[in-house]
Amino acid sequence: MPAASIRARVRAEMTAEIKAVARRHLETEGANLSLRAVARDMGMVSSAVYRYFASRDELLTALILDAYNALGETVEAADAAVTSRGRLRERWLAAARAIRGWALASPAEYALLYGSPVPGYAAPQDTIAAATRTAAVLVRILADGYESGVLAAPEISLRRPVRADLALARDAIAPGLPEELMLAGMTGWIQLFGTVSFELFGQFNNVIEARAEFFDQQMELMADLMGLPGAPGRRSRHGGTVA
Amino acid sequence: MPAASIRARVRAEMTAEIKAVARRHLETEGANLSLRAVARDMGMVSSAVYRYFASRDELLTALILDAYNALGETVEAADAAVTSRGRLRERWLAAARAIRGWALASPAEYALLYGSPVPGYAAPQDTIAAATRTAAVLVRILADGYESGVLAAPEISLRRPVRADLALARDAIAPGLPEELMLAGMTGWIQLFGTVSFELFGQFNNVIEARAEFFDQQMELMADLMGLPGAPGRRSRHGGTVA
DNA sequence: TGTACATCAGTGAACGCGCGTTCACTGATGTAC
DNA sequence: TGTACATCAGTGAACGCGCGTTCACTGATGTAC
Repeated sequence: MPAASIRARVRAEMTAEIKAVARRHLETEGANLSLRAVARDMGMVSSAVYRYFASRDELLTALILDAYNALGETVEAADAAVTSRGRLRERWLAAARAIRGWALASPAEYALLYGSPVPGYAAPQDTIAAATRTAAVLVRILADGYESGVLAAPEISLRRPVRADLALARDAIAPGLPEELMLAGMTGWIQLFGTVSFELFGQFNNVIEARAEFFDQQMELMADLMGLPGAPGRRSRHGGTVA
Repeated sequence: MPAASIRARVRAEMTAEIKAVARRHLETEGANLSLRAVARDMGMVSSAVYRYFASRDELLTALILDAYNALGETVEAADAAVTSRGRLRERWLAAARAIRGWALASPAEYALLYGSPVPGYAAPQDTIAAATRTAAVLVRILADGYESGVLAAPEISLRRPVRADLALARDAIAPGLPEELMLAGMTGWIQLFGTVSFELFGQFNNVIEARAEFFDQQMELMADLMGLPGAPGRRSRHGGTVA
């Protein structure tokens, strides 16, 4: 191995370690991330961190990007693990639980992505692509159902501008999917993250104790709403039929 | 007017002004509220603020309490403004839009209540009661429908621990309401705040532009799900019937 | 293979700033007799 | 009504701390000939 690549590898490792320490700090300090504190924890002087990140914001951006990708990967893996691709409800539940699981395991990173925006910090373009990854998995499930004829567009009367927005979002991920199904997907998407955020941000304190069960219940309800076939013990109430 | 009460009134006015200035600061700084900056803006020395609030956390708590109550009042007023109390769908939509309207008008305060928790800050008991106020309005709408026989409990198979949680939450607000309706209400509640949070926290950037319409669309869908009668132009799909 | 030079990681001191909180104080406002 | 005392709001200085970022530097690692 040439010596040059050793330096490169050490550099990559240091970068990764700085991010790892920063992630640990997020856990206790929220988005008030301190470069000096991170450096202290790594046993370096604060100015040394500037060899790896040009500023505090750049470090934050890297953390956000990593988090989006970590979540995206987790969800993609959870969906892919359902080998019977036609079992849409299972895939939906697997993806939903994977998102909640990741959020519970990495609450600070979740807050970074889905909590209140960090004051004075503007997310650069790069993060937007990474952010789409998770949503794409959910839309793919509906698209698979539609393409195989299992799912039909629900009868919702869409207002024109909403239809236009949905069409644009749809085209990038699953062209051909009816806007009505796209809307149902967004409803599920919002409900999913809404429930996780309420749980993590304290809205369920002293109200909902059986959180995993409550989450599942909500997700089953959304599966019904989206028309995913295979409700446990009763017919789907939106007329989805198994092929 | 006795002189003593002048002092008391001035004190109340000063307290209110400190909070008003602090609210303005939240707008730009997020939850990183600085006592010194507030004092500076008021033209006083920072230590003077301690005559009114014992600590930064106490000021934050006061702001949170005020925000919960402002939101609660807004929603209560919006619901009360629907004079035909039997028009449940209208009441639901009025309440939902009032919440979104308040959130858009006071994004920083909204973030304080429903965003990521402030690091190192623990909400005291007092805030919990105020937090219930808004949810109570939503539950009341369902309870009115149930008591007048317009709404029936949907056929959802509730898992036991979820039923227990719902029953407990229900007893404080609307005893007698079936847990199944309570669940539907929570679904709507989560969807409502989930949609508002996504809008305010940037998740709709470059995705949904027609935000008011999209919100309405989601809320209509939730009205359907809860079984509120009176869908515009089509029959409610959950079998709710107009009395 | 060995040497001369260039690149890079990390140091230590400094700049200029902001923060929450305490404390002894001054002077105005309110209360009791 | 007038005076003596108590309460209270606001001041100014200080304590002890933390922050992001810059800069000239040392010494180790890598590259070219």
